[in-house]
Parts: sequence; C-alpha cells; structure tokens
Amino acid sequence: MAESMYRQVARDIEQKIQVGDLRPGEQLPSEIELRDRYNASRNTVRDAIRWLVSRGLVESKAGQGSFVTRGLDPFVTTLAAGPEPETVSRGGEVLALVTTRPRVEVHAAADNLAGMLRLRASARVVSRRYERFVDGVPWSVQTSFYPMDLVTRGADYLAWAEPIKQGALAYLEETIALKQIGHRDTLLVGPPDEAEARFFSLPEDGRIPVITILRTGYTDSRQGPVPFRLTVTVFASDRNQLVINYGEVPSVLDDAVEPRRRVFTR
Amino acid sequence: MAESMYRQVARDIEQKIQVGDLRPGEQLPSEIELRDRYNASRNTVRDAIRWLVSRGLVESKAGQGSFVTRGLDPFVTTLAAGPEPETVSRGGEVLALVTTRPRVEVHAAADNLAGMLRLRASARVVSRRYERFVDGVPWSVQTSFYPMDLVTRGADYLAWAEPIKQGALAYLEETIALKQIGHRDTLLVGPPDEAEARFFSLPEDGRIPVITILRTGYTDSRQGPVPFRLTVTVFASDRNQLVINYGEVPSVLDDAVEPRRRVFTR
DNA sequence: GCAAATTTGTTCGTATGTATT
DNA sequence: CAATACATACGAACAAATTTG
Repeated sequence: MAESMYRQVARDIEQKIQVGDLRPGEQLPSEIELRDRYNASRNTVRDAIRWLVSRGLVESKAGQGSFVTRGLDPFVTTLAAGPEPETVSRGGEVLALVTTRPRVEVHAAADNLAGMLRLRASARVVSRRYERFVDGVPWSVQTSFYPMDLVTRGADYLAWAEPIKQGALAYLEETIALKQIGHRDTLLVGPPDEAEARFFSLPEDGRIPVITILRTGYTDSRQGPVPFRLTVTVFASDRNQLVINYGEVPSVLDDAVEPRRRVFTR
Repeated sequence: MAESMYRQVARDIEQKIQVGDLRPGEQLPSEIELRDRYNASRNTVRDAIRWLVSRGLVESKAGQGSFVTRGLDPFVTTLAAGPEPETVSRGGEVLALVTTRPRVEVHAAADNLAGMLRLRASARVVSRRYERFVDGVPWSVQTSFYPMDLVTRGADYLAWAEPIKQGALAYLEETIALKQIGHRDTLLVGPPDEAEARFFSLPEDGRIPVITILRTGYTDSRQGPVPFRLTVTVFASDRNQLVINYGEVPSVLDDAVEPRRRVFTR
C-alpha cells in the first residue's frame, strides 16, 4: 500500500498550511466536515489532526475547534557571560523582568547534586527558587542550590526567604570572601515535568519541551577550581530564543531580527 | 468524573516505571494483556501507551512490543568559544569526529538569511553542508552560508566541494585578510524537519526536538562589527548535552558526571 | 441564567493490515 | 508458514467544553 490514509489527510492539510490556504490562527473545518471531505471516518481524521498537533502545526481546543498554530513572538534571552543577570528583549525592545519572592528550603542533596557539588551523599543544601515573568508571561524558573556549609560560614541570608538585593554572588564575596572564578553551563532539552508544564501553561502531553540550563559556579582552591553552587534555570522552548555572545558583536537590538522559520535559501 | 481511564492507566504504568517495577529497556505487557488487566478496551490501552510515548517514557515497535525507553548515554558537546571546533565526549572519554565531504551549493538567500548577513534580497550565497558522526552515530549537521562576494574577492575554495583543511575562518584570514572578531550564537529548539528526522533517525512525528544553533560571525569595519557568515548547526536533543564554559573551570572530563534525571533533592 | 447547538474528547467494539519472531 | 504484537481504519455512542441564541 502507498501511505496510510490519516497521513495522506495530514499531508494535505499540512500543505494547505504551507501554501497559505490555511493561515495562522485560522480554524480548520470541523472533524465531521473533514470526515465527509476526505471520505474517511471521524477517527481517521482525528489521527490526522493528532499528527499535526504533535508536529506543532495545529492546536485543538475542546468545544471550539482545531486551529493553525500562530508562532509566538519569541523572547530573546541573552545569557550572562559574567555574574550579571540575563537580559530579555522582544521585537527590538528590552523588557522588564519581574521576579517573585524566593521559596527557600533546606533539603538533603540527591546523588547527582551531591556529585556535582562534590558533597558527601545526602549532605544538606539550601535551595532558592525564583519564578520570573516578563510582560505578564511566565518566562523562567530558576533554582539555586548552595551547600549548607556556606550558611554556617556566615552567609546567613542564603537561608532567608528574601531576595538578595546585590545578588547572591556579590553577597557571598562580601560576607565570606567566596569569589566565583568561572562557571560551566550544561544545556538539556526534554519534556517538562508536571510543575513546569503547570507554570508555563504547556500542554500536559509533553510535546513542547523545556530548555534546562545547569550552571555550575566554581571558586578557587589549592586543587584548582572547585564547584560551590548549582543554578538550574528552566525555559519553555516555545517562547524563547537563547543568545550567547563572544567577542565583539553588535547589540542584539541593533542587529537583524532572528528567524523563526529556519529557511535560508530559495 | 475523576480522570479519564486512559490517563489512569498511563499514570499507573508511569508509576511502575518510576518505582523501578518496569526497568529501562523492559517490555511492557502486550496491549491485549493490559486490556484484560485494566478492564478497558484495547483502544483505551493504546491511548494510554500513546500518552507515554509522547512523554518519551515508552517506545512502541510494530511486531515486537512496547518498551520502557532507555536513556541514551548522552554525548557531551563543548561549544567552542573561539574559532576552534567543538569537542565531544561521552562517559568521560573524548570521541573522534568523522565528517563527510561537504555538499557545496550556490543559492539565492531567503529574506531572513539576507537580513542576518545584511545582503540585498536574494543575493547569492554559498552554502557548505557537513554531516558529522561520532562513534558511528549521526551527531550533527552543519551548514555555513557565505556571501558570494567573498569568493569573488579571492576565497575560491569556499565554492569548491572539498574540505578546507585549516578551517574556513583561517582560510578567509589567509586569503582575503577577513578576520572574525566575535560571534553570536542563537539557540532554537523545535521539531525536526523531514531531512533532519531522516538523518538522525528520529521518529517522524516530531516528538523529539532538535537543537539549532545559529552562529553569526562578525568582522570589523568602520561602522563596527558586521556579519559575514552564518553557520547553522543542528543537534538531536535526545543524545546531546551542550556545554559552555566561562572563565576557569575544570575539564569536563575531570568533573562530576552530569545528570540525566533532573532530580536534585530528596 | 439557561437551553440548544456545535465541537472536540473519551470509550467501546470489530476487522484487517503490517512487522517481527 | 504460523503466531504474536502493534498499526490502521471503520462505526457508534456518550461526555465535556464552549459558543450562541
């Protein structure tokens, strides 16, 4: 046989979208109508739509209909090279960042965290969790983990559920002379967990992945750089582009707009 | 009603996976068996499995069965801060990179490419496309775009379908004294196109996203940095972690293993 | 505010096709 | 070739969400 019917239907609708016959935001014909148009069963039409939904081309809403997805105008997040925070812009405009009061907790470190911070298994750590919004939109969740040892050594505020005005890194340098000499970012992409899907209002089927950045901060020691902090930042991939600059480059705002479509030649 | 039946079944199976009752790589009971066990129809069981597949917890293979996904031991790719290439390691071992002969073509630039390279609409560009393998596994596809102007000015090899031994950036500096003074990486995450799904052997339903890095190279001019090259590198997100280092940090190989599970406390 | 109409979501049953062992 | 497992396809009925009158 040539190709399954639901794939043929999906391909036909996809083509209508590409050609512009169906425009972003436009409603697809109802399942009943498509069933008649393609001489298929409603379930087969639903398989076709499910295919398109899974590819991110279509969204279905109970009671309303199915619609061609409209690409969100993405936030452009420039990752910080130094201790300064990230900056966010959209459409050539810098946007203000709203941060919640942190949720601060003390936990036992899981094995992977203990390994990354070179702590003994289930050593105590302080976690500081911030939710961050831009333009009213949930933008990222950031959680930093510090060994409890740092609090004991005098960095009391780490364990308090208040923002640290000057930033945690500056605070650690002031109070216990702990200076970050470098950091490593590790970038992972995968489906959101339940809490992340809730916070970002992502569909709970996990088809829109999140980008997780693990930033390990290092300080100096006789044995060379040793880790003292892990910061986990999570972004929804459907509304964010991450930018990393090296050397001399123009401002993101001055530069040409980055593409949403990844089409470069014709 | 509480929760739909297929979700209850999915949740139950998911929990068996989390608890370790079903281990990575292990085969799930057949759909018929699950149908009897949960007193549901086969279609409902299939909906549950579809849910788990879409979340990346389970894989189904026609004629064989459904299996708990085994996390691929990920490649750790350290992005180059300078002109040097990326390095790849896995399990604390540096791996060799095998690169195909480039596919070299001349195109008219699409609008977004012309905008990024500040060319007039549909100016001609040379594209150089490399497929790169590590350990026999398709690892990334890299395509660089150069204004045709650079060839005209003497960088003839850019338009030849042969690897440039010293690297394109060194070659451009040698032949036409074009020096890169900085670059910007823009990172996008989304479903693969058909060619990418084929190259990486990704399921064609687009549930495993690819990571696309657009690297714009800048050179000096009287008006400040101007772009002269765009490199597009695509990675499959299911087998890659990207690492970016700043300042003084230990070697990736010396450092603790990065987590696949994103669980940090207990 | 409620009822009807519309649309997608869930669930069942059944039959047949295709891939693998 | 036969057995097993998943994939595709059809039909039917009711539930839930949303819009409209």
